[in-house]
Amino acid sequence: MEFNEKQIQIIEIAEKLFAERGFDGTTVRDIADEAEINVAMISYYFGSKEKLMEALFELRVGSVIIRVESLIKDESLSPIEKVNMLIDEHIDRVLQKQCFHKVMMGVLVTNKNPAILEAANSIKIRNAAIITELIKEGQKKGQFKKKVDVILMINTMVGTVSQCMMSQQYYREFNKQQDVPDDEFLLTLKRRLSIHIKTLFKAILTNEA
Amino acid sequence: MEFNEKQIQIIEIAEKLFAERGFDGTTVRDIADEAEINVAMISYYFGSKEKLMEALFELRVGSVIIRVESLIKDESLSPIEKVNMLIDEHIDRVLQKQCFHKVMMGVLVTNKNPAILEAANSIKIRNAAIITELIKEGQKKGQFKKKVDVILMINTMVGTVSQCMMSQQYYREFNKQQDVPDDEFLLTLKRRLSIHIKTLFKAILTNEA
DNA sequence: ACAAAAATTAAACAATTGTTTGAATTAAAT
DNA sequence: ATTTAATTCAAACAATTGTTTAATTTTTGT
Repeated sequence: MEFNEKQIQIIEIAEKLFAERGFDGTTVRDIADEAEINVAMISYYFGSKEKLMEALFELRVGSVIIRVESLIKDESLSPIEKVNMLIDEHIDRVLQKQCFHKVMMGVLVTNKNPAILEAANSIKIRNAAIITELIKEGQKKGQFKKKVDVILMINTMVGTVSQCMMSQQYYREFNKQQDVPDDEFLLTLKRRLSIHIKTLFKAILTNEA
Repeated sequence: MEFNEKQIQIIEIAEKLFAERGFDGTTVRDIADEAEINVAMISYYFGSKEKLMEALFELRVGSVIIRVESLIKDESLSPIEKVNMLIDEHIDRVLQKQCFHKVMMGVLVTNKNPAILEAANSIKIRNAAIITELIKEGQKKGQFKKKVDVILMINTMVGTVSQCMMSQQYYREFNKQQDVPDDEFLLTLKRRLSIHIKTLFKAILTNEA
């Protein structure tokens, strides 16, 4: 489905509120007030609150896949370089769309709407498949260890990034960076997170004594 | 506060439902039905749905701290041994009380009730303080690297375990362990998680070329 | 300028929400 | 056995929920 400006505006405000208060904690009137529209417009444009949630996923999920697909096929990159790029890709994706990922976390714990749960899970499965492929490639080339638990690795990447996103205020205070501007702090966080996870992955993947 | 049997039964059923459906997604009638009590009993025993949630945290949070405190002071253990024990401690705690940790995750994303948010955060901060202490000890003894981002480390531990808990069904299918009994699979998961995170921590903490 | 379509609105809808009531039942105390 | 307190219950409560209605305004196409 294609969304017009007004619809996207509503979706993005709903996204923000769903992230802050959860799906059930957000009323259609909350959304209408924040978006400065009439309550009926939500049913008018989306059919229902539930369908509005589905529209949010439709809007956000589409853009994910393409960039990653082409990455794998690139022959000029070594397996570890690809893995590293995938890590940065993931960090960027989550930290650029923090609200959406909070919403997605909420969906993954409270498994209510099967259609949305399916959408959220498909992202996860695709991720797993891609990384698995990548690691096999590295193993064939003798650059990676033979025994690697891919799922645990992915869980570490996803979990670490999620955890950092959720507790970034705390991280900021701990590092005494309250005075630096938001976007600058975000860059610092990304950079450190990137190095951190790459170090972890290297330790798991690479052959050493 | 002290809870009697009936209260604990209600709390634990509420815990399960809050974990599955979220706080706002669970009605007091859902809880009453599942617990086979009258709806009014919830107000009677706890005052309100909100207070029931607070009671859940009161019941669960209390037991956490003591065991860890004594661990740090133990002179017979090396820093890395202590860190490893802390990792196992955390894995056990989360996987033994999965529902509660799902509830806590929900609280941490949708920051509504300040009292509960405070309770959840205090656990995190205490954790951070303890591990920081431990690492400083290891650094003094020359066993750990000088530059270590403790918060990122903790986020990796907490995030990885949370992620594993949330997606354990998927992990089970991926490893074709659907036929093994629940508790046996849980043991396998714990063991692998333990090794996994310890490996990660070792890579971050230990000095190498 | 006019007619058709789309967008917007206030009001109403029935259903569900958390909570309270006041009577009935059970348990404990004297 | 009688009184008192604690527990349980069905029913009612007002407030809030998502959704629909029907009228009105705005936009679009001709």
